[in-house]
Amino acid sequence: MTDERTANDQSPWMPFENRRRARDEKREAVLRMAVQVFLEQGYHRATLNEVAERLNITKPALYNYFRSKDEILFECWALGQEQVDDLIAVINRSRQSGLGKLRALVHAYAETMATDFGASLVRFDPRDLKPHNAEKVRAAKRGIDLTFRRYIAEGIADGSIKPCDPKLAAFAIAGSLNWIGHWYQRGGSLTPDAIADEFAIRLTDGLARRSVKKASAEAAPAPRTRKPTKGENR
Amino acid sequence: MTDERTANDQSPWMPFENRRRARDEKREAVLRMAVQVFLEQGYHRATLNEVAERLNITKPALYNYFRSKDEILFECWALGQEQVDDLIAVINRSRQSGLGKLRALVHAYAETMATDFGASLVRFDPRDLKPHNAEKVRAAKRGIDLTFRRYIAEGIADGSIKPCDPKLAAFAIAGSLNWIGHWYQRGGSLTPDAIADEFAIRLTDGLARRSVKKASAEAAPAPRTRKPTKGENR
Amino acid sequence: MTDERTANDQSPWMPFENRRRARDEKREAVLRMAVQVFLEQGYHRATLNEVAERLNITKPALYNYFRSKDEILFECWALGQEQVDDLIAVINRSRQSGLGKLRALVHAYAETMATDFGASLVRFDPRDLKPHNAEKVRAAKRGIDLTFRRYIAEGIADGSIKPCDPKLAAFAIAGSLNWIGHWYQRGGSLTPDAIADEFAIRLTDGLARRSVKKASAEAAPAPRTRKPTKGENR
Amino acid sequence: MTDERTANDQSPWMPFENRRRARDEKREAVLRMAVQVFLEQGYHRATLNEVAERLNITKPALYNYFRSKDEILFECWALGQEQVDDLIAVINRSRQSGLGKLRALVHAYAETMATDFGASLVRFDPRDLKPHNAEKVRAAKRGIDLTFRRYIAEGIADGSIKPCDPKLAAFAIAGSLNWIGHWYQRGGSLTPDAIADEFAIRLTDGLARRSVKKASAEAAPAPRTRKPTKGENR
DNA sequence: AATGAATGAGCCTTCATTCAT
DNA sequence: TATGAATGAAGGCTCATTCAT
Repeated sequence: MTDERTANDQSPWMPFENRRRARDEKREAVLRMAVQVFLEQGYHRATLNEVAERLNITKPALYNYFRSKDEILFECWALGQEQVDDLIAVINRSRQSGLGKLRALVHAYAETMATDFGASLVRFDPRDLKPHNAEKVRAAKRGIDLTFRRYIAEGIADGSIKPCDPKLAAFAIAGSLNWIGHWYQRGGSLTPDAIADEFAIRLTDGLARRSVKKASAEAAPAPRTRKPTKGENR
Repeated sequence: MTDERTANDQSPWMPFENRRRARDEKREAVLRMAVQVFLEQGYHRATLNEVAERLNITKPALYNYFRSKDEILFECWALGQEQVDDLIAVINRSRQSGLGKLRALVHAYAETMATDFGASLVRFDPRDLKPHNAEKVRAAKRGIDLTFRRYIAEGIADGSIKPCDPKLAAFAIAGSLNWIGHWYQRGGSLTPDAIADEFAIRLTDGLARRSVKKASAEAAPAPRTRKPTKGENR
Repeated sequence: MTDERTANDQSPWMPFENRRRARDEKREAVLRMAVQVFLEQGYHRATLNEVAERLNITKPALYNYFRSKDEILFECWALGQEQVDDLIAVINRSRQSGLGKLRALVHAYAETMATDFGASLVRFDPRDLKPHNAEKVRAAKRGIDLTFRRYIAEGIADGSIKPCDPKLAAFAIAGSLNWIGHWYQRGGSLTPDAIADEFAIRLTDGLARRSVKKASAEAAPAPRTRKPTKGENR
Repeated sequence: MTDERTANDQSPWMPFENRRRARDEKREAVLRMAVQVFLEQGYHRATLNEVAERLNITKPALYNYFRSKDEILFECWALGQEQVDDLIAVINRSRQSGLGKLRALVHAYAETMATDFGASLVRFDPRDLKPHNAEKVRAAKRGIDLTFRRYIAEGIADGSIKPCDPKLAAFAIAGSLNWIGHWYQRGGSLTPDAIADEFAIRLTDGLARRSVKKASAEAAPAPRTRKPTKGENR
């Protein structure tokens, strides 16, 4: 896999092929390959040469699309951030209790962490960026954190969540989720969806005024509201 | 602050001063300064020159104590790992339920994460080490993970922990804790102890067959067995 | 002299000039300059900076053509070795007595020793090479030695050379020739050709069953037996 | 052998032993070890640390006896040169034909080349010395060369050697001999004496007006049928 | 748009040498 | 005399970035 690479699947510069696709398509292809290489080897060990070669182009060609290595890094991050922004926007528009929103966020965020661009949100180091961009990243991180806190605070207010310190609770939950970006390996025994399901329960159950099981249990019928996570109790 | 540095507090090579302290003391001083610089700037951006200068010595002098930059990195990690090993050993020797051990581990591990050497366990990248050492690191990480899982499994067996998937539960808890190493800043509003207290409850409450409060509540009087965490409800 | 250098004569990177010559031409130009600098200053004292500067380029530019300093050293050697291989191949194809071949080899080898690449065969130290290449060098040296011995043995067999120990005789002759690489200075009073002529006679006359002069003078039978040298006929 | 080293045989700084031997003895011990290391690894690759360690002392201790690495190199050379000077002095005082002297020189020089200090005469690079010493070396080399030429010229004058160009003949002979310093390995199949014997004949036979055998044969009584033993006439 | 070639900047590492003890 | 510790000097190598084509 490392040798064949996935160049054939991803590169718009197919050798001996038409090279007329749109500029943005190529730009994105660079980002997809770059994020992969950066995650695989680490930003500093990864060279633009490696990125370029896997795309069947040469290093200077990258400079047609990006001004610098750190700009590529930033754009990778930005794509991941966009996903999170969208996902938060959707949840914000939904009508749910604080706990519901929190769970939705945990689930969606967990899934995002299992993607390359999602992982780039937590695996890349803002200090590698120009101050200008580093600040954007930090602001966005703060934004996500605040979202977690807000959902928790909402939950406390609407009674769906037990009183607690939203700040630390948010840290705990976000930490768990962010860590997924560090250990998740595509092709492992756990699917992103399974992980997301499990985390959505696990991380919020302690906060819920009524735990999932109890809630459903008390609510009489509904023997099981949640499907058993693959591998549970294994 | 960058200029004054904290050299005066940490360096055994006080300029124009006695230089007779023991070799091991100096070796450790190098590590303390190195881990600080590495955490502050990131391993790749940090230069040995910077480390040396802050110690009032020159770069080659470092080579009296270490063979290479990556060996320094490894030794930093090793010091952190030692802390964790010790801490696990103590807990292993204790007579507690699985849940008790888990909470003890969470608490101690959280505190460790708030130290430089502790943070180095999760902020440094094993890929920067020589394969030889990288393997040691990976093995140790596996060891910690297994410890978390073991305590959970014990807890399930002894009834102190609700049935769950020990693997994912361990990931969730360890993730939360590891993340502390990324966000904790000395001098912030939260003390390591406060964080540890909170996390020890927060991360295990969802797992406990009986939550802290409920347990104490049901246990008749004993309105509260745990001290209010500093800053709780803040 | 050090300042003017001979850059103008040898460098394809003429400053402010066309820079379009072929890559191989440049690669070779690097080798020509490198062998010169290495011989002039010795491999260890010579720096790549010096080589580059004389070529009107910068040090890293050399890495476009070679992977490391020792690879350059090896390639210099290889070019000299090629010359010798060619020269041996020609002699091997010729129809001559063993003595004839030996003389031809001595002559051609002597001339080679008076060239930069030829001298590099004996002035460079294989221990400066990577084991991989060092082994190639050693093997090639053995090959040359064996060629000398073979010609001598052939000569003994065909009667053109007096019985003697081919091994030591080869050492003696090759030593004389190799030493040329150490003392020959371009621009001295002796031309390579004159040296080669003289050595071809001098080094083989003692071996010839009939010396050059005697053979032509006496032009007669005059068989002679001499006692075999210790170790001869081994 | 490399591991045990020969420290125990050569070092006056035997650990846990009396350390009171004379300064000059130590100085010489350093030189004996240094020349060995320098020959074994090459002057530049060899470090003073290595030399010191093999002597069971530390690097700075060497500076009690020598001012610099290159001074050590020079002294090694000087010791070898002394041997050659002595040997030439003896031959100069002897009453022999030019050919006789030449043969004696060849024999003795060949044997010297098989010693460490002798090899240092031809394996070390004067350019590694300070100009001051380098000049001494060059002068001495010229001296040796002139001695060869002188003996040859004497031989031509006294009729023991065929007319020839003394300069080139000297180069040829000295080259052969010098090369011994490059290929001779202690413990090989050839003893220094055997090599010297063979070279004394081989290298001069071509020059002799009458070859060894012829001379003895024609000279009727054959006062000496046996080769002159090593050091004979010395 | 793409490339081959080149550069500038910088860092790790080595080692002879010095210094205080 | 010997040593541990430290330094200064230097060189090889890497790589992001630029330039001319």
